[in-house]
Amino acid sequence: MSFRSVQGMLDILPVKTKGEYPAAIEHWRALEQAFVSHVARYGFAEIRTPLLEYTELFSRSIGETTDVVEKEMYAFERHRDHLCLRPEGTASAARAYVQHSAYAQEPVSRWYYLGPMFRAERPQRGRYRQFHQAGGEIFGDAGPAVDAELIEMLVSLFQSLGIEGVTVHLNSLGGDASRARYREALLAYLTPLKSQLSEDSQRRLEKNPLRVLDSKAPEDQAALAHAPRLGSCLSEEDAAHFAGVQRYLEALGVPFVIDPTLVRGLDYYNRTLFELKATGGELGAQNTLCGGGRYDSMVKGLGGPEVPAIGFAIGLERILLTLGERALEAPPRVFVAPLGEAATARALRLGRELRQAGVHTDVDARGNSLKSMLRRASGLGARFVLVLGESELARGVVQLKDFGAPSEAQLSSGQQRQARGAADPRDAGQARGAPSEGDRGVGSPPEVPLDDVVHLVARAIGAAS
RNA sequence: GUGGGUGUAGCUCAGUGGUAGAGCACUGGAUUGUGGCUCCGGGCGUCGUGGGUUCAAUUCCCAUCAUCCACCCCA
Repeated sequence: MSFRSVQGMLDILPVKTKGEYPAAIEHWRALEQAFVSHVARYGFAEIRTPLLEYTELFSRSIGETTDVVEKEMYAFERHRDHLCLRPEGTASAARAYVQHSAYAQEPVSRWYYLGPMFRAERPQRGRYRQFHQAGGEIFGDAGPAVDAELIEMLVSLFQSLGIEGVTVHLNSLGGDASRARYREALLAYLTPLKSQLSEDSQRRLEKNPLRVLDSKAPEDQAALAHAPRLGSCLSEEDAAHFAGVQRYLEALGVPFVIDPTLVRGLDYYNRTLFELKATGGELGAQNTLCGGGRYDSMVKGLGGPEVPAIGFAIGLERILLTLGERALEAPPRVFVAPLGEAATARALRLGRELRQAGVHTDVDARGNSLKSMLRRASGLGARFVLVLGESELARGVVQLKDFGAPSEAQLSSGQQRQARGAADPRDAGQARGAPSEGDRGVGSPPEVPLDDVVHLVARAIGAAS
């Protein structure tokens, strides 16, 4: 054992890797493409920002006393610069928005991004030190309609991905003034009860009292029984905004639950706050698939004008864990099985021609037995197999075998053999009479001229896909 | 950062104080060159690492590292 990847940072390869998520690279690409094509329909355009930012960007926006900033950032000093690997995407997006004066170029900006984030937490199921988010931000629209539209977009994204049992949790923190007022009220209520709180919550009380609300400790929940409600501290405008979000969601037919304990751990949020949680057990404790909310004062806080904003981030590893081994549609492919050196040389040329015709082609030039090659073709899920041996080569033909559509390949072989035997009465008789003939006598060994095969296969593949 | 579990074949895991096994996968054959099923054969291991106890340690003890789960926090 010489080297391994850094703790909590996983490789993504074409084959299944060790570690919890069952995702090979094709799963990632399928997910990313699904995300991109979905949000593009809602007018989102991609941004790409650096992985390194000045540390202060995050301490200022996320909050000095949050866990993310206090202990989870990969921060270092390079010459005089304090830099860190980005722990999330929203601050970078807002920074870029201000830096490039996007507000002066378009009234509303809808941006999405896709990429790795870094947090030095203890890894566990659904939580990694390098993890991947697909996120989006809308700058310049104060809502509440856009809030509902955004949530609807996420719900329909999950639907289109085939993820069942996702619930939308919704809350409102109110604007900065409302939130400060509530913080005081909660503090006044909880301080006398401090000794009854869990150790963690006693610490939270000093640093970020709102976080006591979503504590899992039973003693905390007991102490909170008669705590003031966040909703009662909302200003008139805040309450109207929150009601608007709910009204639009109802109009869209998007189900949601109001969760007064939903507060989230980043300081920049205000007003609308939401999470999409999985209800299945695949994710263990990390069941938040997507989180987001408004951050109406961040742009100004970063030196820009007063521009309202709302955003979200999806944890891609968690999506992949939830999807599990769900089958992806593989593109139809052709497998070329040559026998002998001369045939292999011809097969390589054939492969080039097929690829030039746009067909996904494997040429098996290992020199293994035909049986081995056919097994491999079957395992790869090839749609067509071209067998090219000495005799075919001499006659200028190639055997074209149709291994059937992918769905047929999923059937158990027994069923297929029965189905095939029933379809072709010669099969049974042939097998008994001349077993040494094998499959060669079955049906017509479909041979096609070498010169036509590329054309034929390309057309068949085109029709199949 | 705190608590617990697990490290044995490529993968999933059994197992024993006398230097190791199964299933899957891979591969060869049963069919001179014809897949999926079946049957027969084959290779594969620093038993995580270091130390200790012992005639002998993969097994017992200690340490260490890795990994997983949970707390915390978040996507």
